[in-house]
Amino acid sequence: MTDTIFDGHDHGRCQGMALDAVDAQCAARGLRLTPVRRDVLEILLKSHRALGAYDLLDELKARGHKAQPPVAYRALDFLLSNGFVHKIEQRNAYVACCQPGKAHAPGFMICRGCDLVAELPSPDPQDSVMVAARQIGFAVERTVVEAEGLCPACKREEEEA
Amino acid sequence: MTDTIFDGHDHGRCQGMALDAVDAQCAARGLRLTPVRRDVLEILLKSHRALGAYDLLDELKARGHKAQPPVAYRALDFLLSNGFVHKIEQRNAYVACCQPGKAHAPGFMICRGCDLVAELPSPDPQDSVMVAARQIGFAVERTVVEAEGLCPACKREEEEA
DNA sequence: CGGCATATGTTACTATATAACATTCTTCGC
DNA sequence: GCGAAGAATGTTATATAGTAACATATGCCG
Repeated sequence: MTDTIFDGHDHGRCQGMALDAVDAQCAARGLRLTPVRRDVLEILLKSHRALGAYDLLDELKARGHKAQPPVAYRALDFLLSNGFVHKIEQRNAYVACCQPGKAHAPGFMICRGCDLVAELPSPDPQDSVMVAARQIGFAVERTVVEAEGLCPACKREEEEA
Repeated sequence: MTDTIFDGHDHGRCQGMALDAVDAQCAARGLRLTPVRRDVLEILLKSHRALGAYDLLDELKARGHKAQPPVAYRALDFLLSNGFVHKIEQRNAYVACCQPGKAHAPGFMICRGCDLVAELPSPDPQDSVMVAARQIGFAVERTVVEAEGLCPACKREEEEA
């Protein structure tokens, strides 16, 4: 698993696969991937970055939607609650999920240089928070795990400068 | 280390100790713990909860400060950047640090029942995000680790209802 | 077709956070 | 002590993020 967005990684391919996966999920579960929702998802998939709701809104306008804030937020609600998109809490921003459908409580690496976001396959029950929670009987329902820093490429750039 | 805020835990004592620790730190490092800053810290220490900036603002008013938003945010900036307070990203809210001064990238358990927040002693370099970061050469500069759920007491309550 | 559920359009508003500039307070060299 | 420089606070205005509430349209099913 060195296939993150930061190294050799076929953007177009991953994008198409994710969209197909979401289509399949929606068909299977009787969900409606309407035009607004699909557009929001596509925008996020294309950028592979964390975008704010108002960035999405601008893109939606560019694509010809009538776009008041609730439009974006409703699409995000749908995508979030079905696991097709995740929120990056430290930025109040949103990214497309890389493994749509597979239920997971994801972790992220966020590059402050290029803003690319890599999603980690899964959080680990051996992680220190989880261990601590078990020890004291705290029932974890949701986790937020986000690491901000520099990806290899941006680190090189910064060192040269 | 079962001494979290969720079990037997001497509120008043921990509060006093934290304040003393901050005083000591400020003296040692030539920082000014001015009245506004001290009040914000006290408010947070007393509640042991994550409070929003505007909650703090209200409390400040109650204590006789002139209080426009920048007042609260500036005090928070000071306390955050010196490690006396942490931000709970998933709530846009702030908690007092339990071990002020000791540099640490903390993790949290946040009870959705009583809103109490427990700070975890330290994040672990063996945690899955950290391992993944090392593997791909991602330089982590800041981590956000937050687990939301139910503390033992609130879990019991919910089961009874 | 009619009626229900779901989705979208629209207005207005709440909550969170910051920019910019004026004023006051501290500290420190003289 | 006095005055200048830097730090902290006061104040106004505004940016950014998110939601409530209600009207309208669309898809689905009997």
